[in-house]
Amino acid sequence: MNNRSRTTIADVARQAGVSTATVSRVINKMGNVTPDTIARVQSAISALEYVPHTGARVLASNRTHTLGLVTPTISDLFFIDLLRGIEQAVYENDYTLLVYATHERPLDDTGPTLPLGRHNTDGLIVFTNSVDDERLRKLHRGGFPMVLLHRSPPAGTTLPCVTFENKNGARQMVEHLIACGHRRIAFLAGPAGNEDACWREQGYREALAAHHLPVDPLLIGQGGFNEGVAMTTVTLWLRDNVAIDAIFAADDESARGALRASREVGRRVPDDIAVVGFDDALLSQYLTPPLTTIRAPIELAGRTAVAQLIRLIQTGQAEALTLLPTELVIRQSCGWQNRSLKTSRVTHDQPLEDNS
Amino acid sequence: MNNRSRTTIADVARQAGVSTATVSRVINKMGNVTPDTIARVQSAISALEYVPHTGARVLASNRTHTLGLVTPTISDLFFIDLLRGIEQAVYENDYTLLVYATHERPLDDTGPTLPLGRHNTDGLIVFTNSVDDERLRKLHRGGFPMVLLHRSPPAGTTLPCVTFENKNGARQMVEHLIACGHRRIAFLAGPAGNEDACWREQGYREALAAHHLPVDPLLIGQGGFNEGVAMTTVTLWLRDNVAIDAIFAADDESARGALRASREVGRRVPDDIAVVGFDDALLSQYLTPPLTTIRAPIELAGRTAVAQLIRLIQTGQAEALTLLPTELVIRQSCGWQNRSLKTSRVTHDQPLEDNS
DNA sequence: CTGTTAGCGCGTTCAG
DNA sequence: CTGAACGCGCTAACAG
Repeated sequence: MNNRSRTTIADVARQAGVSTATVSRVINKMGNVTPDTIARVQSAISALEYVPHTGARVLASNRTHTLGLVTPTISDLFFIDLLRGIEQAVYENDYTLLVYATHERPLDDTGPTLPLGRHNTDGLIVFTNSVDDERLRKLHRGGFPMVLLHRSPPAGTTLPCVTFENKNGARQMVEHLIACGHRRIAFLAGPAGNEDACWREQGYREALAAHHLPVDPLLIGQGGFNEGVAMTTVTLWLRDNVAIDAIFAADDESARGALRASREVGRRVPDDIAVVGFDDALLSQYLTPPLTTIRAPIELAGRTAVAQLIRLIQTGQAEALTLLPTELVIRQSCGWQNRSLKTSRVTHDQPLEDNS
Repeated sequence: MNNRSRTTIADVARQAGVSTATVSRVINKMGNVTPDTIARVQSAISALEYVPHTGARVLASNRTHTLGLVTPTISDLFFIDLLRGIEQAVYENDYTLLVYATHERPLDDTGPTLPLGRHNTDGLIVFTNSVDDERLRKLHRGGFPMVLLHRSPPAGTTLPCVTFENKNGARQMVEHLIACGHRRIAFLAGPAGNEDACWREQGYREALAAHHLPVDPLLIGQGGFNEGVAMTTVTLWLRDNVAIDAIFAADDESARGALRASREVGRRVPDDIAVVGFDDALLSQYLTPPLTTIRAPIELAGRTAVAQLIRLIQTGQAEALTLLPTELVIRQSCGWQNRSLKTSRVTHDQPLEDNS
C-alpha cells in the first residue's frame, strides 16, 4: 500500500551483497566488520542515497537519539544565547533537538501532558519552572533522564542542575560599587519564585555584611526582572528622596527600568546615582549610559546542560550541581572613573563597542 | 530484554477488555466506536498513563507528525520572534518541532546530509539560504513537503514562499521621507544575495521615480545588514560632504550603523540628517533617537509558514506566494514634526515606549 | 567476521 | 461495530 519508494536497509544490503545486519553494523559502527565490507556497504549507501528510517530504529533500539528542551518562554533576550548553546552541542553530539515552550501557561499538575517525554526523546533539559515539581518527580521516579537549568531539584529528587554563580557574581558587583565609593546601595529584587534572583539577593546581603554596611530594608524593592515593575519602585524611591548612591538591579531588564525612572525623575546616571544590572543582556551595552553588569555565560550553560544530559543518558551519571562562573563587566553606569583595577574576571569593553 | 516497563497499547486493551485495534481507533479518532467503548478505553488510558510510542506509530503510519525548521542562524534578534511564531503554530496544530541551525557553515551540495528530512519529519520550513538550491530541488523532486521563508524557490521548483511586502514597505518609507521634506535620500543596500534587501532597494527606486526624483548612484552604498559596514559607508559619505538629507537603511542593524557614524562625524539626527531603517528590531525603539522604521511581521511569517506547510502536507496544496503586509512606525529619527498623517498602516509609539 | 531470525509497538487491512 | 493477524524498517541476539 504505502511503498513510498523509500530505499530501505534491505536495498542497501542487496546492492552490497551482504545481509541487513551487516549494513546495520556499518551504520552504527558496531562490532567488527572488514574494511573491505565497510567500503562496499558505504558506497551502496551513498549510491542509493539511503537514510535510515528514524521511526524504525527508534522502535528497534528503544533510543530516539533526540533531546528535548522545555522552556517557559522563547521570547526573552537571553533565550537566543541559551538556544544557540544547546542547539550546537546537541548536533555536535549527533543528537536531534525537539523544542517545546509552555508559554507560561500555568501547567497545573493535571494539565495537558507534556508533548515531550520518553516516547519521543531520550532525555529532557528543563529550563527554570517550565515543568511543575510533581511531574518532575514522576518522570524522575520512572528513571527518565533530565537536567535542570536554572532551578534546583524538587524535594526528593536528585536531578542534576546547571546554573550560574549567582551569589558570587552579586557579591562581586556590590563590592565593585563599594569600591566606586557608593555606600547606600539599593537592591531591585527579582520575582518571588526565581532562584537566580534569590541567590543574587543573598550575595548582595553578604557583600554588605562583609563590609560592615547595614542592610536597610527600605533599600530593597521589587524589580521583578521587569522594566515596568522596576520603574515603579525606583520612581517611588526617588520621589520620596530616599538617600541612594547606587541601585543594583537583579537583572538587566530591571536595570533598564531603573535607568529610565532615574532619568525621568531628573537624576543623571552615573553622576547623581549609579545603576547596575546582572546578565549582560544583548541590549545592555547600547543603553545610555552603557550598563555595568555581571556577564552570565548563558550559552555555556546551554552547552553544559547538553553535555550533562548526554552523560546521564549514556552512563547514568552526572554532576549534581554545576555552577558556571560569572564576570564583572564595567561600563559607564556605575560611576567608575577609569581607575585601574587589578581583579581578575573583569572586562572593560572596547571603546568602539559602548559609545552607541 | 528491554521491557522497560513501558505500558503499551496491549496493556490498555487488556484493561479495557477490548482489542488493540479498538484502542488504536479511539486514540486516532478513526472509524465508528461505541461511545461506551470509547469511555472504557479512555479511562484505561488515563489509569495506565499510557502514551503511544512515537517510533512505533511513525513506523506503522509512515507519518511523523513532526515539522522541521532549518535556519542559517539562531543568533539574530529577529529569530526570537520567528521561532515564537513557528513554535506556537506547530503545537497548536498538534505537531512537534525539530530545530536545526546550519550556523552558516557553507553547505556545499556534497556536504553533510541535512539532519532533518523525511526520515524524521513530515515537512520542512526552510529559512532564507540555509539549504542550497540543489538539495532543495532534489527533495522537491522526491515530493517532500517544504515551505520557504524569505527566499524564492530555486529555478524549476514550485515551492511555496512566505515573505514580507518588502517593496511596498520600502516605497512607503521613502514616501514618508519625501513627505518630511527630504529630497536627497541615500540608500544603504543589504547583502548581495539577500532577497529581502533586493526588493527593498527596488521599492526605494520606484518611490523616487514616482516622485520624479533622480536616483543618484552616489547615494546608494553598502549597508550589508551590518552595523560596521554601514558605519564605514556613511562615514565616507559624510566626510566627503556628499549632500544627503536622509539615509534609508535596508534594515535596522545598518540603520544603527548610520546613526553612530552620523553622531561620530558630528551630525545631529534628525536635525542635520534623517536616518530610518526596516524591520523594527527589538533594539530600535531604544536607540537615540528612537528609530523610525518599517515594522515587519516576523512572528506572523512564522505562523503562516507553519500553516502553509501543514496544508501542503495534508492536502498537497499551498499558496505559491504569501506576502505579509508591513507597517510604517514613525518615531523620531526621521525628522517628522508632529504633522498629522492620514495614511493607514501607520503607527506612532506611545510616548512611554520610545523616550528611553 | 557475517548471516538468520525474532521481535520492537502500533496502524491497518479483512473477516465476522 | 469489533477482533485477529500482518508488516512497517530496523536492531540485537544467536549461530556459524
